[in-house]
Amino acid sequence: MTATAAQSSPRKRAGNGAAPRDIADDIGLDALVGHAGYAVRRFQIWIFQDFIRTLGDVDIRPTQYSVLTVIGANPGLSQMAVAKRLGIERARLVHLLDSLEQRKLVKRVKSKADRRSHALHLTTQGETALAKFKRLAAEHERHVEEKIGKENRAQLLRILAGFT
Amino acid sequence: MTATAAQSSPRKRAGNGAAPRDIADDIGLDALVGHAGYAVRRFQIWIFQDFIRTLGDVDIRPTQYSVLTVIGANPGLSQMAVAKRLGIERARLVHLLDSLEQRKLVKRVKSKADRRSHALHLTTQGETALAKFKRLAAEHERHVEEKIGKENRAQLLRILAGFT
DNA sequence: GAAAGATTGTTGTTGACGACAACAATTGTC
DNA sequence: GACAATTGTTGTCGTCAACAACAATCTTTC
Repeated sequence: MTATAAQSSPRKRAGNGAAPRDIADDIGLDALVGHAGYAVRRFQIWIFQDFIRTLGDVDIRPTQYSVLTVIGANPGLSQMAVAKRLGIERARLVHLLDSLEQRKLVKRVKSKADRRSHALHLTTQGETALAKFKRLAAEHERHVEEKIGKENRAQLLRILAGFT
Repeated sequence: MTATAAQSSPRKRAGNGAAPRDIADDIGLDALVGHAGYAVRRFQIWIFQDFIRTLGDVDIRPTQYSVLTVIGANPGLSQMAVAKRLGIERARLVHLLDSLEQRKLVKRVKSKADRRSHALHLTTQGETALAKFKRLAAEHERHVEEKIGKENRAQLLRILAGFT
């Protein structure tokens, strides 16, 4: 849905039942413009779609990528720690890890120190795979740069740095 | 969440074997930082939660608000036009409108020009309600300003203007 | 003017995702 | 040792995007 991003032509329309034909592609959002949440939502949908498409060959979704990245950077973390850090529920992480473990990318090692928890590690296969994922993710980031501009992307990261 | 500050307690943690320990609350995201998608996702979650909370009394969610706003600004639109403009599936819009129509905020008028489509209008009750929603939404926007700063919010809107 | 094709609203299914609740096993605390 | 808290797990519920299929209705084409 690459919106044509046409500039708003001042089209004021009184919508009665008479043939709203021409405006189908040029609806004024009016009040919606100026809402940060709406812009962010649309942008986030675009970004995720591009990420999913760019990492489509390896079948890795954004959440899976974030889990792999955190585990790769901090081997031995418990599920609780990973969930808390990424802001996802531990109940949800269970399924994510089930999938990743089934694909032999991650292994759950029973922790000796705390026999309730699992220490999470990448498999050797998982490490080489993650390296490839990171290359594809970098390609995705280049798409973002092409979309909004290099400086704007940097600005964005700076503004939202507090949320990571 | 909102662990902006280092609330680190000098707690000891059971790391096993390999490297890291005592990192439960201070996990390095490393590669995740620098990914626009991750920051945007976290920010979008925060924004929606604040929106839902701020408009909690009137029980209006972001998507519902966007639908009402578009219909209010462009009365007589068809469901297809609204769906396309907001980037939501027409199948999904059906349920959204069912809910809004049940609450007497929106009415589907059978279009005479095209008997397949419905012309969407706000009810008088819907218009007064939307006015209140807009006031609350403005309050929500102020929360965003407090969170990221007034200039940063303006920057954000400017950067993401192409997605609205 | 009738057949073929496209569009609109609708219903349904699937899967990812967040929020909660309950549970067994284990740990920590008193 | 009794009791509370934590960890992983299972389950349910609701939101949301992506499809597929369908009837009714337009549009196109011969």
